[in-house]
Amino acid sequence: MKIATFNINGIRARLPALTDWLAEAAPDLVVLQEIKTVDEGFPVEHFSDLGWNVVTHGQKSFNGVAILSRLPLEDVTRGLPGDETDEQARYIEATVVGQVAVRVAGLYLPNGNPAPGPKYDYKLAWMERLRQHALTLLATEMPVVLTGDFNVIPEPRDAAHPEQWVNDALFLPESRAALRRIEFQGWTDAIRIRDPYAKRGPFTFWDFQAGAWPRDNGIRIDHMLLSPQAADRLRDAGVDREVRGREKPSDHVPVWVELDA
DNA sequence: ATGGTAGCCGTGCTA
Repeated sequence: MKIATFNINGIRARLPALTDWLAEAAPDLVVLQEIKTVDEGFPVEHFSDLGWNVVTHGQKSFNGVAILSRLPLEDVTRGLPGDETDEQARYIEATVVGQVAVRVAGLYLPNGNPAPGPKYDYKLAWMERLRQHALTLLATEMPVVLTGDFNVIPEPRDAAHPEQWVNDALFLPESRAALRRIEFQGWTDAIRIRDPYAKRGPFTFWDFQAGAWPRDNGIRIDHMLLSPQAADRLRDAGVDREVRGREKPSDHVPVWVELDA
């Protein structure tokens, strides 16, 4: 089973680019971030006509997550537990049953800039809620894929120019420690372990500004965390870097894993 | 130090 994550930065603006990538990459399931629309604005029919099951958790203008799946999605839950007052649409979870049942969690972690400030406080509080919920996911002892735009650069080698990020919410020590705290629960970073001694990257995001893509000034912030039961089934993982160079691209590119599941 | 780009029921905000 091929499972992917793709921050598409606006579903309507990205419809051609996403449709093309789906056809050639042929994932079984993809979690989307930054759909930037309410549920009613998501072009469900476009995708159902192409054979996708669609579940969304949208919000007007900002944020919003969704899952497209070839197989039916079961037990769909929307929103990250732990704060009933949180109105930002950043989390969705569902089960897909192939050879075995796999729980897939799609997330769009808060950016947190500027830091310090209320947005950074929200990011860290959200990460603490994620840490708590990740424990309950591990306790199911299912294969779980916890994936999406984490908005955290794990290490200096995950940025082309780490010195440019030292005061940024994506790279501050507290952000990195919070991600590490979750990973150390027992999650496997599927892209990192594919090339554990990589000197740089692979990057998953290049800013639209300042010629970041032609200069390859990228960062790795889209991650695939696997529970032990999912990691045991890991066959391959990758980043579809070339998607960034196409017409009307997102600023992120797809990241994927293939599981024996 | 600045400004550069992209998307959105938008002319400012978020990233």
